[in-house]
Amino acid sequence: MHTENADRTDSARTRILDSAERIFVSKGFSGASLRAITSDANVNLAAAHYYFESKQGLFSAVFHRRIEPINEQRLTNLERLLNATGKPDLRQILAAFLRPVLLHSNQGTLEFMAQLTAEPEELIQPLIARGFGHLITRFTVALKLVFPETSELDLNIRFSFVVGAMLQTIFNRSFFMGIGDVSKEVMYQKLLDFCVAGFLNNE
Amino acid sequence: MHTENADRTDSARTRILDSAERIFVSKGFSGASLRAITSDANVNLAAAHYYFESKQGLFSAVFHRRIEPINEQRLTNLERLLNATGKPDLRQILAAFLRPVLLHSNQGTLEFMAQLTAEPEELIQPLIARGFGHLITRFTVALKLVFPETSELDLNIRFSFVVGAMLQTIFNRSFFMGIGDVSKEVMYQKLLDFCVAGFLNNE
DNA sequence: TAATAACTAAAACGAACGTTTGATTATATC
DNA sequence: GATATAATCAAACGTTCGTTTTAGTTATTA
Repeated sequence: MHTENADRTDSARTRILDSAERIFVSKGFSGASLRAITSDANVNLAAAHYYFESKQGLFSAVFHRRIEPINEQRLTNLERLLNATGKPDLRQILAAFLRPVLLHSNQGTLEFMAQLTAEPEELIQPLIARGFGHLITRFTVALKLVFPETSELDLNIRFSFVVGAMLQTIFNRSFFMGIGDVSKEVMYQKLLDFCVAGFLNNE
Repeated sequence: MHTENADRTDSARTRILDSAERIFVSKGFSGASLRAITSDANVNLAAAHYYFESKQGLFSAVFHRRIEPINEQRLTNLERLLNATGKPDLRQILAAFLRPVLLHSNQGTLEFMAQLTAEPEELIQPLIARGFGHLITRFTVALKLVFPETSELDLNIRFSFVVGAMLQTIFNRSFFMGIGDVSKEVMYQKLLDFCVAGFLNNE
């Protein structure tokens, strides 16, 4: 059974998820083969289908394992913020959004999030809608409290810049060779400074 | 020969490039098949190898056709700027970088640039190094003129935020459904405002 | 007109892909 | 210990992939 005797099963299942995550990140969905994944995980090729039914199902499982805890953390941060203070602070809101990713996520999660944005629309669209829709709505509402006179469209646009700068920080690929030996904390602070200042620009 | 009788050849070559660009964008390098590309371009499968030798060669050709004109434009903008004024303005520098992409590029170019960042490292690294290395160096030097007291590392980090926000603007995928019917000019202005303010943050 | 280059067409190559099947081993329950 | 179920395995399915080959057609040049 699946709930009992969890040791061997879960370790095989988990190994598949771990390998899939790493190979999806480095090769993309199309470029990652189930043979490479299962071979890396030291399980039989058929095990991938046994546990996840299909390659898409495996990708979806990798997605939810990583994204859901982060977004729950983000929402928890935001709730605490809104309950504690009357009018929330912009920096605190952006920190609630950025902190779980930049400071409390392991490297695999970060790279997977960045890779996500590059997958074909038909693959990620349903995942994004399910995994991020509620989150974006809640943060937009919170931002509206800080900028009551600013249109929601405007807030969404600026928020998308924040997301872009965050993803670039996560990605940190070939463009900028110079960056690399900077600590997570420093990058987080610089990103937060940049986004807060950018968000406030012409208020 | 290749230089003469250019009509039929160039149109076939160009049609392959056009189809390849669109399919690379929507499916990624691995997900795009030469059969889908050549079929879409109404040429024989072998024509792709005849003109570009390999799938990688085709991808490289698509890359250079789109990226080089943009980066030449960026450098021209920057040169004009540095020759005209003594101490350049931050907004002007960032505009020199962002304007060719946001305002003077067609949709295909934008989507291809965004897709680029998501391809496997081994595929794009040599292309990026050849196509962007010089550009980044020149802009970093220019930024150093504006912020002589700021470390190059710091400037590179903030510049990477700019690139991230720009790419997110180009991408504009599933995250933010609300954005979409905003004109290029408006998005460009908002992005520039955001980046200038973010860049200045704690100076 | 003959020769050469540019290009197209169709077929096939071996390799790799996602997926399925059927048998086998391990584990738990009675 | 027998039985049922979960887990794993090797092997094969049909399909698609990038690439090559071979033959044929069209256009240019001499």
